[in-house]
Amino acid sequence: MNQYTQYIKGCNACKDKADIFSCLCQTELDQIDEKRIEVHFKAGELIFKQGTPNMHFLCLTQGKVKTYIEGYNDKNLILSIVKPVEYILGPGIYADQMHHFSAMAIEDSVACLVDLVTFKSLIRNNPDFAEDFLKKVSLQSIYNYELFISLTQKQMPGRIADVLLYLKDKVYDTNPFRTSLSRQDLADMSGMSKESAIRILREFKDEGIIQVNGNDFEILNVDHLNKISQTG
Amino acid sequence: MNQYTQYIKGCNACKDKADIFSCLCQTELDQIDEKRIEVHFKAGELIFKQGTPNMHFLCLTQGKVKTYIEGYNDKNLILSIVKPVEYILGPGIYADQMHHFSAMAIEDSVACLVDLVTFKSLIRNNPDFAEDFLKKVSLQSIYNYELFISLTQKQMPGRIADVLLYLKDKVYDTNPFRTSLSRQDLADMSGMSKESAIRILREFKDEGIIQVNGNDFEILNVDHLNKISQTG
DNA sequence: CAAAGATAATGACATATATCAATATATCGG
DNA sequence: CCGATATATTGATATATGTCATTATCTTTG
Repeated sequence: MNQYTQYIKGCNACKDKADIFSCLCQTELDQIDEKRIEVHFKAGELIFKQGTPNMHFLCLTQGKVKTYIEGYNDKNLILSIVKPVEYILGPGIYADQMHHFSAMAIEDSVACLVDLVTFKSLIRNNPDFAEDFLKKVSLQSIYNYELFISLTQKQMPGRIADVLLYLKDKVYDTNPFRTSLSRQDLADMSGMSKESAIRILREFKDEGIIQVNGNDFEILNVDHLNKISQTG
Repeated sequence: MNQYTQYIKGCNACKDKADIFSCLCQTELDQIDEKRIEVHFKAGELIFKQGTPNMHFLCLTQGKVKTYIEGYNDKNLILSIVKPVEYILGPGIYADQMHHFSAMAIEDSVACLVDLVTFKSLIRNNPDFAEDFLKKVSLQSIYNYELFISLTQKQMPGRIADVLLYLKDKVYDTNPFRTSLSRQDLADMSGMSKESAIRILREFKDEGIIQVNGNDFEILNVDHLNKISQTG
């Protein structure tokens, strides 16, 4: 689907591709459609920054986006890689109206922005949508708990294994996959220095668990990688 | 307030002490009141366990509870210390109906259990309550992000500082405070071994930042502790 | 009150991981 | 196509943190 058809069909195009709008009726979709602003981001461009006011909810329709917390000493922690069609909204919406993490396009991306007044009124008036939203938030929360365990209780090989399995299963959905994430990004996903990330990748390569060539990855032994993830 | 008045007044007693029920009308409160089961837990008793079905929402009316993820090698990560009147409910409610963390009383505690059908119907029928709940969930989520940064980007002194400040500001609300948490618990809150936690506490004591005597803590130099928290 | 068990504290040591410095490789603008 | 710049890789070294063993202290209970 090219940009033109995307423009023509608006939210209905996304409704077909995503579950997040499935419980909205046509009137409600039209309501969003009317308000939405479509924005194109180039790879590497910041979409929103931690600490700035959060005035819109954002729906990613093309490309890929990393969300990350900016910590101390210029170190980031990547929370998730978002792919279309999925919305990106932080906890600030119902708390302090601020962004608590940053979002950056890692590929050329297209996102739709809708003001929060519209979003919140949908939540208030459509209990099914509210429940669906709560489900999304909950799944995100469950994933965060897994991330907690991975980051705090596993050693580096286990954490890199988790990142590779996440990319295979949740982001690219294919086994040989090419990523636009840098080694620094992989390090920021696993809470270690980029040098350490590189070293572990090399070890996995030497042991025949994965094949790496620049940004092309192939997991040769999924079972072994799962075991490394399990044993920490 | 003793147990007897607690029993007599039911949910209305809690309404006065907690913000979480403030947007429920009397009919709705009565609805909960009718369904609720009051349970007493002794210190050290498990309230619910990670991996078991999540069939109720739980409201803590007396005592203190730790929620924690059970990770690998019998290592736990404490997520929060809950005090009354606050509910304890996990993301499983709107996802897979399972508990994703465990809850244990760290003091003698009293909790009310209400089936999720009742809870969910309140969320569906009262948008104010839904928004309030979303706000609670959001604040929890924001705290989790801070926890991520503390646990993954700070060294041990910074993490122990965060734990001490958390106990002072969020749990006990007093400066000299006595805790029922063991050293192992403090270690599980800061993602380190209990030996390391003990060592850092001793360093803080030697430097005159805190006074420790068994389970009695006093933060003598809050500014310094804040600085340690900041610099990692 | 004494014995037993749990919890806390301390020291010696092993090791996982970060840091720093040097080199290699890829990427991009002219 | 080439120099410039960013990214990736590798090795040597420093350091933060965990593990293990030992002793001390507190708590419980008969």
